[in-house]
Amino acid sequence: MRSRRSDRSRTRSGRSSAPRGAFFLPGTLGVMPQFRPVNQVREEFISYFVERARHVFVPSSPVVPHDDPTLLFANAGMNQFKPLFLGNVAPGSPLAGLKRAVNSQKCIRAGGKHNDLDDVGKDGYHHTFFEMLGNWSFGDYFKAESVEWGWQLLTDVWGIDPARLYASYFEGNREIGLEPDREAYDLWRRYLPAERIIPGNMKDNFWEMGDTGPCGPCSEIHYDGRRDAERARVPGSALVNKSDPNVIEIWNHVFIQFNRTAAGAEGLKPLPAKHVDTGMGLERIARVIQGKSSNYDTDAFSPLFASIREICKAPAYAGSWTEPRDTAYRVIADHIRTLTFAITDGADPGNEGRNYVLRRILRRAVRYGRQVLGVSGPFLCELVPTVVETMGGAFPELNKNPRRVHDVIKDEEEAFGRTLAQGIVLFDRAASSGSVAAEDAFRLHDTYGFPIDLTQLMAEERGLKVDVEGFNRLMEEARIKARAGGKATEEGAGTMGTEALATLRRMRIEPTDDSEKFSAKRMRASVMAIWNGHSFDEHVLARNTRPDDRFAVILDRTSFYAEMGGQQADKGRMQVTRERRSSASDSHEGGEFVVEEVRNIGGYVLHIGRVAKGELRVGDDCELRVDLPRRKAVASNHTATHLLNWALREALGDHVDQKGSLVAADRLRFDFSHHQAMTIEQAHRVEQAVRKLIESNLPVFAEAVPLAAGKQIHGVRAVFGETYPDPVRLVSIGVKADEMRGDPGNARWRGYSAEFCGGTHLASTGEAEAFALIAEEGVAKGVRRVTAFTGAQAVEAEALAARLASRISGAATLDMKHLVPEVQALSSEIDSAVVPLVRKNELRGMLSPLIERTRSAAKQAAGADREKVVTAARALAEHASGAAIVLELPAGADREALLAAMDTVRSRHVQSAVMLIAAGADGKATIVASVPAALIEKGLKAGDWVREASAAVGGKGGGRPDSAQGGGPDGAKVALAVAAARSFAATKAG
RNA sequence: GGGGCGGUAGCUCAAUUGGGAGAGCACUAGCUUUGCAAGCUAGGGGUUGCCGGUUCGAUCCCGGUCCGCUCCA
Repeated sequence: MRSRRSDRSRTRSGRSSAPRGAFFLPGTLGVMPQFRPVNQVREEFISYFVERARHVFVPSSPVVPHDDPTLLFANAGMNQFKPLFLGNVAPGSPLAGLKRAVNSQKCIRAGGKHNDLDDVGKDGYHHTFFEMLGNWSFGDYFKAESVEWGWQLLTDVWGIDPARLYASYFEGNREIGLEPDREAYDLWRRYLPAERIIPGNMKDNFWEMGDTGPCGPCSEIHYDGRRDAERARVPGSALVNKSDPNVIEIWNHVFIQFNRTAAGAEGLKPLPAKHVDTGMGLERIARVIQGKSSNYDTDAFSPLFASIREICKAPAYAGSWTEPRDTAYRVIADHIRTLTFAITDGADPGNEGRNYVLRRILRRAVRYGRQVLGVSGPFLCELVPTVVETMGGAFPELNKNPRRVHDVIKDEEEAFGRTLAQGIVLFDRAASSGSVAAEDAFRLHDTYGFPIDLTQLMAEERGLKVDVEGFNRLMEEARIKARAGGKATEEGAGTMGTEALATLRRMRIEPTDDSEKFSAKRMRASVMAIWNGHSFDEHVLARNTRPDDRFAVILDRTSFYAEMGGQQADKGRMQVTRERRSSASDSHEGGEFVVEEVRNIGGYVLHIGRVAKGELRVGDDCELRVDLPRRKAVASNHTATHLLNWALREALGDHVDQKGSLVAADRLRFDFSHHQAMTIEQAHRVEQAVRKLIESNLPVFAEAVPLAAGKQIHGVRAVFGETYPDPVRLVSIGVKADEMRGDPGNARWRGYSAEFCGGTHLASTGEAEAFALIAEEGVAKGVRRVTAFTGAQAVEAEALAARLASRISGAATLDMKHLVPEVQALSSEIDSAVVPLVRKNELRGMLSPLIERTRSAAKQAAGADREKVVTAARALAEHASGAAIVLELPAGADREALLAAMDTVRSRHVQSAVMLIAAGADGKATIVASVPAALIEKGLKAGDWVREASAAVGGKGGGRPDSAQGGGPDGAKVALAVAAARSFAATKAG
């Protein structure tokens, strides 16, 4: 073992870019001869496999898996290599041809199947964010090498005491016909005595990705970190996999040697290409190497603890498991790492999916800071620089825009502060009764996002109890209700699972040659397979299918463009030109297939659609005809999307990044990061900029360039988190890729649109003809969406705006009687009109003085009418007398006028009950009544009175005893209402 | 994807069997006043998010839709 020393020091000194830990914590257990900072451990792991065993270093994939919707966050090292295990790597992919790989993968385990969120802080080893060191073999080396290298790295390079190591192997399982993994056992016997090699069951030592797919036995290395005295007393083998905090698994080696196609023994087939997938938690191995009893005692966390102490002005971290303050330290340190990495990789705290998980993590950290450490304002955001400083060496992406990460976190902390304030109001109300009811606690949780323990803590402070049992019951009910609304999974000809892909490969069908997809030319191709959504057919006949039956046709080659990167697929037709017959008597009707959708799955291009005429057989030759006008429209919108992307950054700033894109034949939609709504001036500038580029009729170039060289070009646009093939296709407008590559750093290139893009484009911008920005809206916090048109649609949108504008000009000359309906009509037409955003704003500007004119005229007229009615009422009131006064006012008076008149009459006859009745302008009768307290006591209630009178005009009414209103559709009968009211009043108030 | 809550004056929010849309702050004018969140009086400011329905009558009830918050998947 000593003899390896020279190797070890060479390895270390050979790569010294990673920062060395400045924080030396004295060891507590099994002290190692030298201190290895966590950055060095990572570094040594990678260089060991690169230098000793010719592994390729593949940088960690983003912790936010943009291209895998089944995954909330990257949660294991093998995530990005999944296509290699499943065997569906696209030919141009950067993974193609990879045999051995090594890296340290950024992982988040929160919110998904693996959810460690609630455990973080309570012990020394749970994290929401951690790094997974891993080495992989893809059909290359297998168990022997994996075990040997693992052992050497741990004992020789890192000097871990071999006497403290244990290994486990798979014990086998009769029921599903699996033998014990003797091979692994024998390999371990070369290093370990038999008593330290432990058999394990399906749960611990057999790994499966899912119900079907690649799987195999695994072998774990465990470390016994107990003190010598304890080790002497109880052998470590008794504690492996028994949750002892000091006897822990450190490295799992998975040997993928089977493929499961169905449950049981028959469903298990040996794989032709066997793989190795290993994983070792960096924080955990650092703890072992540094001789600590908790991951939080390593230098992965100590710099964060120092910053927390400073920023929160709290007493220092003391490593206790009972002191709440130390739990808070651990939670905050863990969560800020998660947040910094997740936001850096393109996720934002929000209200759904993975974004919502981030919001919860952030709030949990804020809560510990506020409640336990006593911080009042935003503080989490201030910890971002520490994460960047300590980890930016290993993960350069952290240095890209730490300011943005800080701002996003700060925003969210402040927003939580506001929700908290609203919830506290509700809590105070709920608590005033002396205890907190289950309903209130649930409402705080459900509506204001108050975690139950926060409610409990607040209640405790006032000596109140919370009905937690009832709360849990309500939570369960809500959960059941939410689950009830599940959705069916997509199935059919449009999708193809792993098994179907495997079948295609077994049938020796090559991935489709799509090299003509950009030309869209008419060409011939042979039918290789027909997929009906469940199985493969040899042939399909139009008359045997229903109109909504869809099939996916796989050809040897194609000129159809499959849906990709937001660009919709081609449509078109394929016509059978040479029929395949099995014999001379076999008849083939010929046929035509309508292509409605095209998808690329694992390199196979699926032409999805229906058989329009005749039949289609495997082996037929077809002529492919792409719908060219449609393709032209899509290309026009795609090229315009690039111009728009460029113009947005010009007009709004460098923070503009593509967040999503839809390129269809009839419109384009573009989502981008931007924190406020665009102003109308900005929208105008963007629209003008794009139009100018179209007028300039610039040539559009598309060339393949090496990925690394392409990235060097100043101002080149790439979608965040997307993985690009190498070489990558560079679409540039107005300048050739070659020219930019000659001088990549030149700031001049910023003046041109250049994007990595695999889509179809125009030959020159002028073919887009026109451009119109139609709409702008928010889709999520910090993300805006614009919709735009090109070509004839853009022209038509402008024309519609012009027609509306001239109608507004015309309306200005109308008299009030005609103006009112015209303004009303224009107003709603403009709202729903599909016209350029800028024009819509102008139209509203033009219309608003007219709206103002009609409104003030109406107000004035109403005022004058009311005045007239009040005057008439005053005159009638002069001559009225008695306990109950019922007056009929001039026709045309509305409710407002009658109420104003009521004030006048009542001021004259304070002691009397008053009812006013009038026929309105719309032909309906309106009635209001007011009764003083003295008469209510005598039995004259305003509500009853009005009801009686309203009945006479065919209506109803009601209100309070002192004041009521009513009316009816029959305005011609107001005289009857007056009579009815008088006689009713007479019986009550005589 | 499903559930809960909310959207009222520039801002913060009221308004119960469905019956005349309000307060505080801010704004404008006048008066008063040697200052620190000045005081008094008067005034302006509203399509109660939007569309539809029920009703004599809707901020309120019902349906739809948009936006915000929130919980669950």
